[in-house]
Amino acid sequence: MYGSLKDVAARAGVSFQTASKALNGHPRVVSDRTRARILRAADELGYVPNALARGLVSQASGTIGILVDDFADPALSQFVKAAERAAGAQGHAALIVTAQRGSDPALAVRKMEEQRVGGILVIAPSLEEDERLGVALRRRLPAVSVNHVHGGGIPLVGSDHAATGALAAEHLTGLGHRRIGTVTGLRGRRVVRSRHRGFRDSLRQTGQHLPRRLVAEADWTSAGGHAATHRLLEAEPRVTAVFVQSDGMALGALHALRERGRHVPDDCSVVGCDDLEVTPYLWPPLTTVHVPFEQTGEQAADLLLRRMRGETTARQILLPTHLVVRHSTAPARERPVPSPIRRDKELLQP
Amino acid sequence: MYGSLKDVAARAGVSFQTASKALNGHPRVVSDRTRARILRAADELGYVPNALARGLVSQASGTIGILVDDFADPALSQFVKAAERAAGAQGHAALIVTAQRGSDPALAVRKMEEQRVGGILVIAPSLEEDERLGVALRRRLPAVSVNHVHGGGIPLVGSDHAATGALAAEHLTGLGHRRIGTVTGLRGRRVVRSRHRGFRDSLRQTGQHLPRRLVAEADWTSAGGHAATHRLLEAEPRVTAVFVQSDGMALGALHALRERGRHVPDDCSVVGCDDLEVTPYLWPPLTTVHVPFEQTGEQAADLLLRRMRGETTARQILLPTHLVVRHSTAPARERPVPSPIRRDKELLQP
DNA sequence: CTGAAAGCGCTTACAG
DNA sequence: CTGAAAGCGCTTACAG
Repeated sequence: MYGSLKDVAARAGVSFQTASKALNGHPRVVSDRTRARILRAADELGYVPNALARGLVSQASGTIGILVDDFADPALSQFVKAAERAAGAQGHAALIVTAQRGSDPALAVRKMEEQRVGGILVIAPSLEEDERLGVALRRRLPAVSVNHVHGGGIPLVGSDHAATGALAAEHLTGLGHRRIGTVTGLRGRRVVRSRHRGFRDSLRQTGQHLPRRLVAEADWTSAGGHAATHRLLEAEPRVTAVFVQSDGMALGALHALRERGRHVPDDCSVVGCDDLEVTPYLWPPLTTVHVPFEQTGEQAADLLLRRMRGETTARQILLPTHLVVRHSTAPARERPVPSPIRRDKELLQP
Repeated sequence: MYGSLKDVAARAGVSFQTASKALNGHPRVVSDRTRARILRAADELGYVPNALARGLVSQASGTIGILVDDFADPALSQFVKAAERAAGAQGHAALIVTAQRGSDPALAVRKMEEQRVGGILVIAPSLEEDERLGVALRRRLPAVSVNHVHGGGIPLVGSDHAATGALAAEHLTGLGHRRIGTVTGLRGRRVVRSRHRGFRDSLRQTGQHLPRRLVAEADWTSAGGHAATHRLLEAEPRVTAVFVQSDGMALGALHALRERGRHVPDDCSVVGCDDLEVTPYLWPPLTTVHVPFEQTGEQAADLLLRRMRGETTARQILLPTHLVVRHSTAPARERPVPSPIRRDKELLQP
């Protein structure tokens, strides 16, 4: 179907080994005339070298593996996109395997090993605590992760989550807020705990304690953020500000606040996290902490490639985040009497 | 690093060919005792078969290629996710290559061919009119696409875009709207033209003509939808409803309507397209046409795998879409006097 | 049931 | 500068 080096060589009237050298551009090793003939033959034949055969002898497949848990997630898909591009720029194709929910992630690693990827990039926050994955990842190949990996030992490229949480807290306390709630992701996740720790510790520095009833857990979806915000306001209607750990959840939070008749930012400020493309177009435009997803994905791929070349590298790279102030935050106004809950229907149907 | 069949065979005291047979589970071909010994040896050695070597002899790499233009796009990432899963379920890994903006997509195809993927799945609407891609795709490998491919000849799995547009139009005219605008994607795209055609033709059936000033083009982003909606309302302030071709752009449209002091749905109805996870949590919850992205990705992968097996298959599969009515649409109320534009600041700053 | 041969398409020393 | 040998790790007939 593709023809082989032998076909090219035959057409050019040389041995297939010479054809190999000419095609691989070894500089002074084939005469210009012969090389030209070989190149032409390859072209006429539509020759496509076989990376499997090349990989077999050179012991390098020219691919990296990317292990993802869910790349329909807007943040993760940005990681993957940037990583694939960075790898491609260095001549590596990306073999992407998703770890199926409920199945052993070591199987995904194994699949990549069979394909002889040169290294593995992990983009799978939901598998942070999975011991099988940690063990499989430490076994043979160079690996780099954008999230924690069970048991450690895998270089990490990420952003400073604690600083991120602190940024949100400082902004809100700076605006005079003293009763601040938060909607977190699943507490099992490191990102979640780190962002929360930064947030909580920063509040503490201004003398604020964060009681349990001001913390609501959600699952990173808009639906989850919506439900959690309702729970939060149920438990403490007097909150004047909410820090939501992702913009997707924040979208649900804004929705819940509206359902409760709370005007943002007048009656309640909201700070998100991530800064997606849509974030400036939420209503009101959301103040959020910008997370450099693309840069992270790119640097993670670069780090992996360097490790594959045997270079010694940093064991951790933390990229800075920064606050983007838009219109969902405003100075605190004490508002002791919470409005009653208005139902969807009443609000929406004319 | 991985050990080879020879290592396993040596440890089990058999020839490597016998080890191969045992490991590949050929049923009656190796005695149970020998097989058990071989399996144990492989296990103890941590043997991982080399898919490159296997692929070289069996002429099948066990991978499919997925050519994507942008999988940070929420719709496309759902396609990819579902396709990867479907392929994985049938024992195929996914080699994902993104066509870099501005570079020849035939290079991406070539890269996949070098890796000897068994077939190519195309998820790249921005390359619909790229002749180089069409030519490259028709050259050798089985291919399936979720969007049009230049020059035709590639089986398509998609949804009925014209019906999608019609669904939106019928809903809006059924509510009594007679001055309906639309925000489309880039007019070069087939999806865009098909959705538009269905929309326009359906309007026509109720005697409505769609003048040029009621059509605004955008680039599929929230930012684009936002700007296009402003242009639309500038050109014709009396519109009572807008059909937006994607939920991402609709988010921007809702924003623009708010900036103009238009209440949705009382002063203007909005219908979106796609039905993403966040869509029910927009404000107001967006009426939209549900597009079966995951199902499309899955069926596309299945179709490709069947073609790779040499089966004759349908040349086109169009999955149905359906309207999901939420709260952004309401019966038309004539409102001849448009409100003045209010600026961000006035609306948002207390 | 087991083994030895041939060959998949390459690259990399090694001769000439 | 060009060619012939060896070998990467497998699978698939073919013998025994």
